[in-house]
Amino acid sequence: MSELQNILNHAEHRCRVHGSRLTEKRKKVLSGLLQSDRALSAYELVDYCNENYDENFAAMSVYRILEFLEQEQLVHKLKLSNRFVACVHIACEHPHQIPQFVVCTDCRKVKEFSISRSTMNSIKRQVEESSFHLVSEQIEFNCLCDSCAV
Amino acid sequence: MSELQNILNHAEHRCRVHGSRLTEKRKKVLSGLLQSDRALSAYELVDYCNENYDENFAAMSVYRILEFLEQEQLVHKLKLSNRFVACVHIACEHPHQIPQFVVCTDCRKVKEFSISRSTMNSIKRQVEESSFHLVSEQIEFNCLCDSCAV
DNA sequence: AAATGTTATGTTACACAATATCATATTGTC
DNA sequence: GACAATATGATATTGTGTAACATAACATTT
Repeated sequence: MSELQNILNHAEHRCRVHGSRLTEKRKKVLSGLLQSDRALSAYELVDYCNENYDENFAAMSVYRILEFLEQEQLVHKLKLSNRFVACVHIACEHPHQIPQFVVCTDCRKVKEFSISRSTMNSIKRQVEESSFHLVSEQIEFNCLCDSCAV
Repeated sequence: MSELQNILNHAEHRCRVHGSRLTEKRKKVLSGLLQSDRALSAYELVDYCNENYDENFAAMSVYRILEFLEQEQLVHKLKLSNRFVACVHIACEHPHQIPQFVVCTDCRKVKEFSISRSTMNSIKRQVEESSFHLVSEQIEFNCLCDSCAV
């Protein structure tokens, strides 16, 4: 079984457990993201689906599907660039963490990673000192990847 | 002299030093931001200017003006929300730092602050460990302000 | 199987964000 | 004043995202 198939199976199982359905269209959108190492915009996914499958994907549908996949934590939305990436932990068993991302502003390559708990706590403390309260620990860093940095 | 006037004078002086000009329109857009404690979108600024000044501000112009003000570091663009805020350091003498922001996702209030050097270094190190290189230290945190947190 | 409620998708229209392009006006320098 | 450089006007176009309503697919009960 291919790695992609394996991940899709995990995803499907997770949805079933939650009482939701990973339909064919949703599966195809998710596949598109899984096969890309870069973050894709909704409209890029529309194009991807229309090119690779003999079906019509309306932009509206893709937006809805992405919203669904996000709720199921199968996909994350990068808020700095309004693009989407598949979660790297779909086939893992361990509980899901709050995602942090490094994003190459040049080639758009994305890596999901985690800032250490202690650094995160320092950040949190300094934010609180400004009389604000952190709502989400998702942080996105504008970076260059190794290849683009040369 | 009003505090606003004082800041505008500093801004004008800074432009002159850079060989650029803080025109009347630019001054008005900047004033709009200086008088708001919330981040404003380009189109909100268009409305603000058209309501408060007896002149016509086209969206196109406001975008160009914002771009200019950003270059002069008089204004920062919040990339998470595509909104703009006046820099808090216009009238300061000390060299300008890379801005970090806490943004209330509810009322859009914004505060410019600075993460400590040591925390920033930790972040930087952890990013490098993922084979990426930080391009910008500007970070925006999704927060709730004290008033909205209740 | 028929009826019903729920979820998923189709379709169209629209609002908002941002940029491209070319024309015109204003300013600074010689 | 003539010229170059900069700033603004005006219009069109592209991209992103959502609202609203219609239809289709599925699940459950009877």
